[in-house]
Amino acid sequence: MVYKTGSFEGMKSLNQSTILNLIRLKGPISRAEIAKITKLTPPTVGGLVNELVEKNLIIEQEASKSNVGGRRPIMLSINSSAYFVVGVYAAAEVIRVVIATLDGKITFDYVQKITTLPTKNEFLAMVKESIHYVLTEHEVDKKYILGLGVAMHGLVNPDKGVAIFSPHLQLRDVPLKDELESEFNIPVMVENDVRALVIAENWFGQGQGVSDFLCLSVGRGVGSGIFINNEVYRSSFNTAGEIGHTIVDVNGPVCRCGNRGCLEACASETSILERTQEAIESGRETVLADWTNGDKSILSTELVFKAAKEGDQLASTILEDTGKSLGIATANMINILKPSRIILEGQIFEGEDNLVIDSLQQMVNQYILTNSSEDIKVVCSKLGKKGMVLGAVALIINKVFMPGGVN
Amino acid sequence: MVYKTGSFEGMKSLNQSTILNLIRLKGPISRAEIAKITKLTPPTVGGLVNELVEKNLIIEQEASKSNVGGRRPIMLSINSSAYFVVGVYAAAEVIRVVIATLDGKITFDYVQKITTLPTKNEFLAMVKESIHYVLTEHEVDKKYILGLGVAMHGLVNPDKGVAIFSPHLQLRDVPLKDELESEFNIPVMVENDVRALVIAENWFGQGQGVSDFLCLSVGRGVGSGIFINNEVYRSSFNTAGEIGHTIVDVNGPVCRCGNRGCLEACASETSILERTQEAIESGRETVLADWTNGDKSILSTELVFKAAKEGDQLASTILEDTGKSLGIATANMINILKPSRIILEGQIFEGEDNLVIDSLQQMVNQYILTNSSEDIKVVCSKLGKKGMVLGAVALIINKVFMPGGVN
DNA sequence: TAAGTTAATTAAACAATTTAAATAAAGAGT
DNA sequence: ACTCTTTATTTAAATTGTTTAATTAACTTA
Repeated sequence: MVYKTGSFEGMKSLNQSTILNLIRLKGPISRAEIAKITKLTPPTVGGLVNELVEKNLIIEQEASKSNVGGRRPIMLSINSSAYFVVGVYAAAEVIRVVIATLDGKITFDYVQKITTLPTKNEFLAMVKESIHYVLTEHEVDKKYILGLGVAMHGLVNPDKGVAIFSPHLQLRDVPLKDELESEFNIPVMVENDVRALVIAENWFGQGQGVSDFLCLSVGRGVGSGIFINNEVYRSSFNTAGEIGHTIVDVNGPVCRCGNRGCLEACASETSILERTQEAIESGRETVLADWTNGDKSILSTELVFKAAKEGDQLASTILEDTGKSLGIATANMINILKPSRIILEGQIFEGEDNLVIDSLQQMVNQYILTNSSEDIKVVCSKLGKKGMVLGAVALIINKVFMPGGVN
Repeated sequence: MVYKTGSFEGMKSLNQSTILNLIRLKGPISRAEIAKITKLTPPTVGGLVNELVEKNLIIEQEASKSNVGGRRPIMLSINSSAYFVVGVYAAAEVIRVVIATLDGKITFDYVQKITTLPTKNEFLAMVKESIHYVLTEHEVDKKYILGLGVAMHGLVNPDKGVAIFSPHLQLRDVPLKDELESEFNIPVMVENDVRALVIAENWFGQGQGVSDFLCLSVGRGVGSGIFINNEVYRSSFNTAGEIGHTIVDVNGPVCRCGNRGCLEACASETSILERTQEAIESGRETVLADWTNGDKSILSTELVFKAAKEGDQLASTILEDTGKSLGIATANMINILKPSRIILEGQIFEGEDNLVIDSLQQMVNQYILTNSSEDIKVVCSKLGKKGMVLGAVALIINKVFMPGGVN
């Protein structure tokens, strides 16, 4: 156990990061205003701000005009484009590398496809190669790169920076942090993809200014990320958020984990496709039978959505059932954690008049126990496909804005 | 939003509380050892320790004998009995007031029964009267009382110290903190009973040294308390932990909240009694029919347990079903939060070879998704009936040991 | 009894804050 | 244009609580 102690350095770091965050959230803002809000004294604020200006992290703007009287304040803002961050998303089929500024704007974007299952070393080589490519193309002096964030699916140990187990790539114990730090000499942080997404939502998405929210991520599987008390919750095992294996129907279908009625078995993209295929094969009437015409490789969730849009009864039922399952699990999670927002992420939540979202929302409304003062909103992520890689970026930015992040 | 800043006072408070906690956890311990562990310098430790000695919060013990050589260290320990804390538990049927020392030892214990539903003012008067009685009987100078903690069932706002809604007493907006502070001139903290229990488990019970654990509390209803990242989680609505209304069986019995299959409808004491009574009335064979002989007021959970012990099939089934429901809900909560411990509290978890616990444990084993390194234990609370009132006590003690708690 | 060790305290230096005062730069009134 | 008032920022000195370095205390061992 580490015992947290206070020192002059710590006190200064804390104050400086508080000021930096205040400028980010309320900027442009003057030194005097910062002093008023933080209750730090003007000389303290002045000194710390001047250091930040010297580091080029903030810029002094033209004095704002015409106050009631008195000297005009010098307005301060974050100098977003002075530094850069590298974000890497290692998914099942692609490696995506981006360069972004401190406000999360992506200035360079590169996607590399993974075609065959790589060995650990092949995978590391691919990642390094992609990053090298991006760094060469973008031409930034390394001293302006504040860090390199990696978002990776599967089980990750962020303290050690190791991808413990990645089911889709079938890799174990990939020491990403060590490998990439020695290769690029830039600070590296590694995190699970859904948890990285949570940080991205908090910085750039639907989780801005929200102290407690959940991300429900549906793809091949179903996962969730937990943001409470203004930070990501991991648990001591780094495995928190396994909503995919909570039970929504004790007598439901068998899941790949062996149990019956897991959410993932009722509501993943995989489950949607399996249930659809099964129905087609059992001869149920549906336009999807004609569309796929016996070739199940054509079947996709998009197609199921399209069928439902055109009034296909089977497709509608499958999507509604999916939404119901997700809704029950989400309601359970809401009742336990009482966050103020749920953010839905994944292809199946895209598009207008979405049957899955509608029945999910309906179940949540029905099953959560609230009193009048509780306002819990279900919304869709707006980060789209860039969510995870923005999470990798946010990982570093988050660190920069924490106490000690700019020393 | 409050912006957290560092100051000299804050730095000192932090170091002093770190030292105080270290003495509590590792004491008897010397100044030199504290300096080594905390990485604070000997003069810093010396100064802060001497202040604590002056305040009588810690005591210097006889120097421990014979080291390898060199001056013998002066051992420091918490002076538990120098100060006192008042704990109040306001339940459905009783008000319990205790006085305890800093190590959680109860030195005076008083229980007042609530016989009729009181009005808000009557309730406040009863509480005040009970506390007055205890303070008079115990004869402690008020300056040695560090605070007064109140654990109350229902919805509580701990920031304002108001009991927003107490279903069993049918009271709303009881301003306990304001009323008791002006009556006794002692700092008052108010908290929900289950969350107070969580703090008690962390200080004196099965949650000692555990950073993430859950308390599952079963009585008339079913509730849970969440301890994560080394603190109680409340959510911004102060209503986190409503496991009682998570769904364990979509087609289950109707709950008082209106939905079907809530845990509380399947597994509270009330539910056990209702299901038993129903079975008796429908003429099922059971010794309970003879024992109660038509008088359902005699029926109790103890009786159901006794029947099961004697081999009664109905009683066994009811208890096992109860355990199964609790197990499914607990497994769901575990999968979401991945705590390292679950603490069971309530009368139905007492006694050896407990059928409820056995089937709960079995369900948890079956349904939680773990990898080899995850060790999640289900244990029973050992605090017994004193759990909640110890929580009220722990509320204050917890504050005393936090930075700024001893200024 | 001297030498070596470890613990605790004292003295001086230092870092970063606060208070108090000074300076800078505007607008308003005359 | 000049002074007065007001507000923002900076400078100077005081203060707090830390750290480093040196000192004193108290014990064990040879």
